[in-house]
Amino acid sequence: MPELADVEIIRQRLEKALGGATITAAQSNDRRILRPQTPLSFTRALVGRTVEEVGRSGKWLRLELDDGTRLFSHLGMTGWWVEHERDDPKQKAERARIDFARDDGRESSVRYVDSRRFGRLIAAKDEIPEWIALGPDPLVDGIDVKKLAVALARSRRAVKDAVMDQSILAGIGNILAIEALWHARIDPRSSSDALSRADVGTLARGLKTALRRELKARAGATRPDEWQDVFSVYGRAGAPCPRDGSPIARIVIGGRTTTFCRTCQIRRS
DNA sequence: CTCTATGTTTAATT
DNA sequence: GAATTAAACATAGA
Repeated sequence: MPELADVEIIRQRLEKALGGATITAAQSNDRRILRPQTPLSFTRALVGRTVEEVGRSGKWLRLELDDGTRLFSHLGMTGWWVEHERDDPKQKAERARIDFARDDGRESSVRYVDSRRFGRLIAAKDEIPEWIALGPDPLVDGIDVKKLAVALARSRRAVKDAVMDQSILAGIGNILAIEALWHARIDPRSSSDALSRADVGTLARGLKTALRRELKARAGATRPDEWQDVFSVYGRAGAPCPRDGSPIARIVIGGRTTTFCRTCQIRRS
């Protein structure tokens, strides 16, 4: 589920659930998700701490604790944080749990569920390299068209590949990139450095439009799969383009499935 | 059985 | 070196 909008929704929920709460227990036995930590160091870093802030940059979540410890969470492909009662049984594909108490004494917990286990959970005192390497976040920092143009001009990769580069813009995933390029009427295979300044402006607007739609669609979702009819071209290979009716094409760019309209999305070069 | 999947990292190749 | 491309990771669902 993790596109930028999903991670932001989860951030908001975690903030509400955990902000100001004290961690009473923290457990995970999944060394793949915890790497390079051990289950014991994970527990020791968190128990007794109070959550001061839940932040996000791109697809990374960052919980800031009262002793300066930070818990970084990446959801990978199938990760999801779910609120539960403290005594609720272990969920299917539950990989970690954090139990907490509030001032009023009420206790509950959040569970990290991740079937494919591509996600990460890292408790550290310092920022991690993955977080530091992130470019500006479209929601936190906005999109600076000038800076984006400079970054895109530096590469001859396909523009879709470039906008998904987390150091250029943090949080743009396959779906957002596909949808934004459709909105902008730009062929995803276009060379990144072939876009005009106007193209970059249009692309930035396309990203905002796609992001806005995604946020709206996800706001009410409670499960990882509540999202279908909100996309214009993603997952719609062979279906008519909503703009001109041509069949949506399906190709592979950078190893990722890409759908686009061959007639209204124009190739720059 | 085969194919696909919202993401990222690493190995191999050009 | 840089830049691309393919493979790998692990699991579920169609």
